[in-house]
Amino acid sequence: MSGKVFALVDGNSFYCSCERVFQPELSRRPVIVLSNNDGCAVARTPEAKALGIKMGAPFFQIRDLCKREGVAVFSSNYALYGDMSRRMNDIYHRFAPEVEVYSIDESFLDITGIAADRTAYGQEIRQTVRQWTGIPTCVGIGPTKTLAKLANRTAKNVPALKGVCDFTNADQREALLPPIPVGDLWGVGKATAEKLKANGIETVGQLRAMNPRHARQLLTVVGERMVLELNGVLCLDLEAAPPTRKGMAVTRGFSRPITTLDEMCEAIAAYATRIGEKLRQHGLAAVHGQVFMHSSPFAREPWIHRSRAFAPIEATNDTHELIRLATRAGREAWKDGYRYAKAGIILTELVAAADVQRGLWGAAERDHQQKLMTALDAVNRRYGRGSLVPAAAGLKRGWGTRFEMRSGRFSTSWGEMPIVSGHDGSDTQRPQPARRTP
DNA sequence: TCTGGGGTCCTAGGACCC
DNA sequence: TCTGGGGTCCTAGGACCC
Repeated sequence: MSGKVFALVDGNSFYCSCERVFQPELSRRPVIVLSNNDGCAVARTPEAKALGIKMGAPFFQIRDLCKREGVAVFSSNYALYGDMSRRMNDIYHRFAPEVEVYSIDESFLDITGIAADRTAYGQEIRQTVRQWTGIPTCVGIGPTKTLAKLANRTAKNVPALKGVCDFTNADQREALLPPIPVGDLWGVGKATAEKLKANGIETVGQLRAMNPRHARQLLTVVGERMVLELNGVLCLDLEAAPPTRKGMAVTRGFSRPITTLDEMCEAIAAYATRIGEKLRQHGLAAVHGQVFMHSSPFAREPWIHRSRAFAPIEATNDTHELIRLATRAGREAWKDGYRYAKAGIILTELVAAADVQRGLWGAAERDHQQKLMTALDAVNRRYGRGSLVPAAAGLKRGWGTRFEMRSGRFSTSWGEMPIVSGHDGSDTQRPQPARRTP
């Protein structure tokens, strides 16, 4: 065994739970949250799963079912989910010295040597998070991340565990782990599961017993690491400090097809604006990127996918420069006569903005632009993203992403905060759904 | 009519170099 | 008869994750 102890805490049906926190009357109703553009279901409560709503189900296919069964349907509200996630992580830091934020609803805690009774400690974490944020969670504990992940999944699936499963406990581990289907393991997707099945391996117990060298031959180092981690050998350590990122992207489907170059340029400029914000937020600058656009892979119409690379003379995070480069690449990539369903900007090489190699000329101009960007970001932080946008990014945005069922930004916007009156909260008023003022 | 977005890691293969 | 070998870097594509 590794000598370390990790706990993986994750929010149950996280996006749905966030909605329920602010609308408690939803607690007994099935709830789902949709992806961008209200495209498909990406979060479902157990009640919604029981109705047969699958992960990734296109909304237009389940719309009738939702209506019939009284499912509460929401567009994604990232302002809300991101804020709830931050609150949960603040709490985790009270329980562990090192926390790795793995995703918006999952964090690994290093709880090595902290508690003698780990199950009780896990329960304490759950109760605190529940009480302080309203979000229900499950906790999985193990000597490696892979085992903690598996324990977390088991905590979810075995009600008798009451939300905490400890795979550092040999009795619990040997009773519950071996029969788990190998496809449920972290890192085993469809292709790997089929490969393993062809080799006679269908359960986690069988995979754990595999010779690591054999696993490497079959599944590269990734498979070898899985086998070792299942046996308590640490291969993936906690990463408390997020590593510098390698790439960045803003890609989005349109709410209706785009057929004119003007609109395409508007969309690309809007995405360039957003990626500029993201770059500055992370203190990064782009060295190399590309623009792409394609038609719908679902529609029965001619398929087209076009892309063009771009590179600034020196690394940049300036919105106007990014718009100039990206729209130029977009014009080069554009081909008339198609119905484009999606476009995006992908930056493949980033550097720290502070390290950018400066050219000899144009220092005054750069300085001016930098001040302008700082002011732009300040305004948008103060008044909400999109309050101040470059004209090129468009104001009408007929192609803009749909969020027709979005709840309020209850926890991050004064204007949308829920108002409670009375003694028992029974007449809690809800504000109007978020609406962007032009 | 309507099917998400944003990441990571790994490998193979080609180009290039000495 | 007989035409090296090993290293690095880059890119594309596959697989996986939430």
